[in-house]
Amino acid sequence: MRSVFMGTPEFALASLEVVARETDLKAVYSQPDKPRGRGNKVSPPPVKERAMELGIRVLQPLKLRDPEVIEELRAFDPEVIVVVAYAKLIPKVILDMPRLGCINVHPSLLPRHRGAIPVQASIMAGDAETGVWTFYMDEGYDTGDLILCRRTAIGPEETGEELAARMSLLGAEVLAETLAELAQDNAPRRQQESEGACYSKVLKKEDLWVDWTRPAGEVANFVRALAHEPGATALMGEAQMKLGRVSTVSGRGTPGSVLGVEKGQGPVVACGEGAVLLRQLKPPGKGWMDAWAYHQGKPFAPGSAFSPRPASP
RNA sequence: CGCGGGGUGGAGCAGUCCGGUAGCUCGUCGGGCUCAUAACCCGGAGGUCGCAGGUUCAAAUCCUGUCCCCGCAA
Repeated sequence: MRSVFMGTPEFALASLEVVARETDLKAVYSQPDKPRGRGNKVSPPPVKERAMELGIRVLQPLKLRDPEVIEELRAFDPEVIVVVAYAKLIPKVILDMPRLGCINVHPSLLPRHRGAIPVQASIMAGDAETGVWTFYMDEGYDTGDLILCRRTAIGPEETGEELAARMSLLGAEVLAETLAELAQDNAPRRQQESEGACYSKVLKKEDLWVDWTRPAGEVANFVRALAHEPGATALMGEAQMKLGRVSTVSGRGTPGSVLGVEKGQGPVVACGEGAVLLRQLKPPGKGWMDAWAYHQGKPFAPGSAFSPRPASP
């Protein structure tokens, strides 16, 4: 089965390997190298790096719509195109190209959490269960006909990063099954309902601020969904810090205020309802550290508090 | 050459501007108090202050170079 893979971030690596192993992978499409990180160094996306290690041809067109790009793709004559977190819209002309269709791996229980950040959205919503679907891409946003699904429970304190890592592997498994079924022309196809659908949008920087006036449970879900990347942000005086691991605890006070410091753990911060225990944080210019360790060097002063909202950074 | 922060006993920090016996909190080890304790008291171990040069009677501190880590912006 001739195939083409499209993907960009780390999340897509496990799937890339499945496609490379199970099919006749002709080419890999990934986003162009971009200057990023410290010093503005240009670095390739993870999928490109892995594809090159596997000895597969990599293309990084700026726009899939360009006629030359489309002709180039057509020349590979793919029977299936697998798309995992490619981060670009696939034009209809490409969707119609492969005989078996364009297959996407989506880490949520569709139609729930369609959109850009399904993994984080699931945790933020407080879902106890999530899963991965493969589906036939259509012109809508994650609205295509469903193929196969695998479910998994979300741990009570599992972070977005941890869940994403698991979902990446689970997705690769479902993809392997899906490809096997497709090869035998045996894959299920079920229309995706739109009832119960919800979408998640890419988070902007201002969306990362912790809202201490929310109930403790919501605050905790928000923080762990975003841990450790990109990280929920909270402002303590001048210091803008990222929050890592948190637990909900009992307590009451002005939202954002530090009620006390648990020995060996970290500060207890009041929320709109209840409180959360901060166990891990990232001060400006530093890496992740235990909140208790931070407290040794820069003690949480009695009466100190996190700003209720993005004051004026 | 995008902007900025930082590398000081096991952990987190102060000290650097204005050179002069290395300090704080925690941990750790030993002892004491206690029915008991992660609490309290007493005592101890542990650091060539990232690395290499330079200035100086004297460098964590000033100068030069170098390696590594991190935040922002993209």
